Amino acid sequence: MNKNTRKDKIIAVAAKLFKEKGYSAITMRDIADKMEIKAASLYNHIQSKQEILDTIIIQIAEQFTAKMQTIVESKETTYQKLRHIIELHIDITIENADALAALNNDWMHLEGNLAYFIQMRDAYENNFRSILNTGIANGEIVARDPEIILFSLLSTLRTLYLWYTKKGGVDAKKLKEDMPETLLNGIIR
Amino acid sequence: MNKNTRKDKIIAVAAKLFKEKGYSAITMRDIADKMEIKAASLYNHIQSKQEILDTIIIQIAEQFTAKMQTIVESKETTYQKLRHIIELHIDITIENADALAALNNDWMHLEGNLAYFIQMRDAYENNFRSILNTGIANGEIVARDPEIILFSLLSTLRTLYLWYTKKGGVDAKKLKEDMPETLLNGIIR
DNA sequence: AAACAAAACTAACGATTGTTAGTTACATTT
DNA sequence: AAATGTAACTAACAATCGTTAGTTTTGTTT
Repeated sequence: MNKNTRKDKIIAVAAKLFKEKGYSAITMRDIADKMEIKAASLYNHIQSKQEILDTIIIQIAEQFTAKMQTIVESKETTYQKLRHIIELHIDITIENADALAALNNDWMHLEGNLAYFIQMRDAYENNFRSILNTGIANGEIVARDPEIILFSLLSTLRTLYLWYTKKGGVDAKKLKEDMPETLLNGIIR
Repeated sequence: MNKNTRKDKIIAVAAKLFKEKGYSAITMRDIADKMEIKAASLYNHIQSKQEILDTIIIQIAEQFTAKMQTIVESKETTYQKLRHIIELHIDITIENADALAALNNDWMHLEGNLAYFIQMRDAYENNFRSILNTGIANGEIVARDPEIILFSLLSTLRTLYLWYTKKGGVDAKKLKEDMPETLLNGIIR
C-alpha cells in the first residue's frame, strides 16, 4: 500500500497534521513547511488538498469494508466474530492511526466521495448490527437494546486511535487480549 | 445558564454549525446567514469568533469539573460512583449535545484558555482513574489494566452526543438504565 | 557531454477570511 | 418630542487561502 513515493510522504505528513488540528485548519503551506518545501511544489505530486483527504480516508474505509465482509460471512460464533472486529480495529489503529483520525473527524469534508463513504459506513454498521442481533437471537448476547450495544462498542473502537497515540508503544498482543474482555465481559466482578 | 439574550442565540447557532463541520470550517458569514443578519452585525454582540468557541467549551468543561468533584468526594461504592459519572454524561449530552461536539472536536483551537481546558480535562481523567483504582483495590472492579477500562468507558461517554443526535428523542430514563448495564456488566451471557 | 525526468523554485492570481469603522433603523424611556 | 440604547446595516481593510504558470535546479540515463 505504501509505495514510499514522494506523494505518499506528502499524504502521510498531511494525515499527521490533520490529526492534530483537523483538515480545515491545516493549510497547504503547513504541509509544505513540514516537508521543507514551498506550497506550490506540492502540486508537482498531488492534484489538490481535496485529493489528499480523499486518499487518506477512502483507503482506510475500503480496508474496513473488505475485512468486515469476510467476518460477517464466516461461520463463527458471535463471540468470535466480535473478537475479530475488535482485532480489526486494533490492527488498523496500530498501522495507521493518523488516517483513522481523518476518517473519524474529517469525513464530512469529502466532496465527490462523500456519498461513497457514507454508503460504506452504513454498510459497516449494518453488518455489525446483524452480528449483534444474531447473537441476541441465539442467546449468546444479553437481550438488551442492540443499538446501545452497537454504539457503545463502535465508539470505543473508533476512538482507539486517540488513546493509542497518547500512550506510547502499547503492545498489540496485550491489547487484543484485554480489549475484548473489557468490552464484552464488562468490568464488574 | 441560558439567559436567552441575543448573544446566547448566536452562541447556540454557532455550536450547532461547529458540530456539523468543525470550528475551522465555519465562517462568521455562515453563522450570520443562519441568524439572518450580516456578518458584521455579529460583532455588536460578541467580541470574536474565538470568544464564541471559548464560551461554548469552557462552560461545559466547568460543569463536568464541578460535578466530578462532588462524585469523587462522595462516600459511595465504586459502582455507584461510576453510575453517577455515566448519568452526568447523559445529562449534559441531552442538555447540550452541540457544545459537547465542540468540546470533543475543537478544544485544540482554544488559545488563551487552552491550558486551562487541558488542566480541567487531566483533572477529570485523574479523578476517574482514582475511582477505578479504588474499585480494583477493594475487589469491586475486575483486576485488569485500568487504563484500558478508563479509555473504554470514557470514549463511549464522550461520543454519546454523536449517537444521541443521530437517533431522535432517546429516552433519558431508559438510557440511564441501559448504559450502565452495558458498560459495566458487559454484553456476554 | 547531452538529454531527460523529477522536483524544487519565484511570483502572482482571485477568492475568502475575520474584523473594523461609521451609519442607519427601530423601539423604549424620558 | 427628544433622547437613549439596541441591533441592524454598508463598505472596506489586510491577511491568508488554494492554486496556476512559468522557470530553475538536481540527479540520473544515454
